Amino acid sequence: MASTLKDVARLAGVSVKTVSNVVNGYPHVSADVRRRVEAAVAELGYRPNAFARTLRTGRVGVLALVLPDTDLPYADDLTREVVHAAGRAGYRVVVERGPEEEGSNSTRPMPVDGVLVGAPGETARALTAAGRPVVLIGGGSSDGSCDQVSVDVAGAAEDATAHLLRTGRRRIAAIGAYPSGPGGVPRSGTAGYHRALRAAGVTPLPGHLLPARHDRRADGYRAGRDLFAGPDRPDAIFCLSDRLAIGAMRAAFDAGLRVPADVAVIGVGDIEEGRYSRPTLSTVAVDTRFLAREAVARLTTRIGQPDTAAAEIIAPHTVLPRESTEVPAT
Amino acid sequence: MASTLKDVARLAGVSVKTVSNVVNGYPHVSADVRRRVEAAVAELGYRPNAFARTLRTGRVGVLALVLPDTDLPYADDLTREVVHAAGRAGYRVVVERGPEEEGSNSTRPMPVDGVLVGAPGETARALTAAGRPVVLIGGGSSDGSCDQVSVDVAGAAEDATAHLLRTGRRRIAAIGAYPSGPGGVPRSGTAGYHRALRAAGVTPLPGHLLPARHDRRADGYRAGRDLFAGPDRPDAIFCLSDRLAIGAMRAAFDAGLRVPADVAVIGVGDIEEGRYSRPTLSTVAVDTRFLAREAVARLTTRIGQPDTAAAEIIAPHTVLPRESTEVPAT
DNA sequence: ATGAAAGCGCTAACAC
DNA sequence: GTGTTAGCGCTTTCAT
Repeated sequence: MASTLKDVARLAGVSVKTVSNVVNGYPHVSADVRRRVEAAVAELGYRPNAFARTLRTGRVGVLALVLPDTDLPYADDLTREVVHAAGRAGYRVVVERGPEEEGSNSTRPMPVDGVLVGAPGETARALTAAGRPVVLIGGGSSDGSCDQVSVDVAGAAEDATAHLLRTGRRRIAAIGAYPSGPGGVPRSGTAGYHRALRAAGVTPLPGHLLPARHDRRADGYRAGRDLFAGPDRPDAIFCLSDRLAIGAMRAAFDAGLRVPADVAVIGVGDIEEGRYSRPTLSTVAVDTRFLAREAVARLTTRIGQPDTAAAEIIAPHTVLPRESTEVPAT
Repeated sequence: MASTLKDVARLAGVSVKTVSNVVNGYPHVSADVRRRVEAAVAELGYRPNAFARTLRTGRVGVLALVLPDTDLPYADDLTREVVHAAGRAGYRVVVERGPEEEGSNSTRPMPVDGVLVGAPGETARALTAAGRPVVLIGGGSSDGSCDQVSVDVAGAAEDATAHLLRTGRRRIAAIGAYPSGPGGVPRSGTAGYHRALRAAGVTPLPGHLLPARHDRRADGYRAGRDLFAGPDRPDAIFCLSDRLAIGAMRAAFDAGLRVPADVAVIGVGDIEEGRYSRPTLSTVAVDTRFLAREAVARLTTRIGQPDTAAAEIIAPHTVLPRESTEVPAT
């Protein structure tokens, strides 16, 4: 069917090794031979067999990006940037999503050269177990043992909350703020929210800290509805993701409230949707490109040199004020 | 490093072949041997090497899904469903997006068992060229030669336009309607739009058919802005995708218009965003699950039996009226 | 029912 | 510079 190194070698009248050398850009090949080989390659439409190569070298050319189905507001951006950054380094990316989609994934973890762990859990553990180099990306659970490129979630939450305070809000609720995360780890988002309130001398009201199971508009909607139906109606809501915020805004409208006049809303992630929503959504933008590039760089380095010292890098974030947190005209 | 068949064989005191048989569920193995082998497998944590197997069998266990960067309103849904359907059939999916992202993708097309072509173009051609089984999914360019599971784009456009007509609109513009598609093929969406207008005895106004380069909110915004700035302001807009529609709606607001009072808007795709936008977005929902399941079924069949007769299947769609096309209160 | 041995296409030693 | 050769881990005749 497909032609092999041997076919090319025969056609070019050289040995297999020489063809291999040419294909892999090995320098010590005479110009003449190189041309002959390249001609043969072109004529036969030869393409190297990735599997044979991998079998031989043990290198796969693939990185895994493990992402949660939930709780990562900037997941799509991050994926795009990781794929891009990995591509530039000669790697393909397989994205393993969420907690165990039944089927082939769990049955046979795809062989990879390294793993970017954006979410702890079974999938990550399975891939990691094989002894592959790992870089923690985005998430919070810092073992300190391996490379980590993280978002300062607490800082982002603090800045968002501070922004709300600065625009004169005081009854500030939070959505998506687990008391503790999936792994029992306290969600740093909550910490930042509290820190900002404390710094401003504001006491959070009971029932103003609402969990959200997933990063979905519907979850934000539910939480918002409960908030507006409750006794202490907030005048602002900090949402741990833009999608939650979109849901919360709709809950506000359905409750007959105006945004931002009656209640201000801010999210995290800077998804494009928020630039087109009504009102446009204030948010905390995370530098996903930075995240992706650094993480891929660390990982590829570690694949080459497994004994590199572990580093911890923090990606920058920025508050982006838009209509949803504007100070109402007096 | 990782243990191999040979290791297992030695530990179990049998031959390599026997272990292979057990691992692959070959029936003719005595119960006693089977148990011994399974114990050894468990003890060594043996996992078959996918590359060696592929090298030997020529089967990869991977399907490619080629998607355009543009013009596919339901791409995300479709991807999810395809991954799911493929997983149930024992296949992994690599998603190849858009026209040539430079880098590894184009350099070395990933080896796959079959290709789902959602977008014609270089990527698709490269994968197809290798002689792999192909199923056309969603798109319109029917060669008639290979399996095809399509969306009746023309029908969807016609139904959407008819819906607008039914709510009393007459000056109906369309966004995303190329005069001809990327491959020079006439876009059937335009055909459906015209068909509906003609059936209602309405003549489309010049300048009411706007192209959109990509399926992006920004493209919808631009087109909408041009439309509202032009001489013949439409009282309704049919958009070939929900994202375009979202952009068009914002253009309307920025132009000081109300939706649906001044202008009605309908999209295609039923993305979740449209259920939370203000106003909620009317749309044509495509049964992506159906699309995905049928396409994967056809493809896996064809991988097993290359000589199956080509079939053409049409996925159903439904108009979902929401606020953006409501009849204004008189 | 099980074993022995021959490769799948490629790369890496090692010769020349 | 270039050719020879020995496997990488697995499946698959062909024996037994």
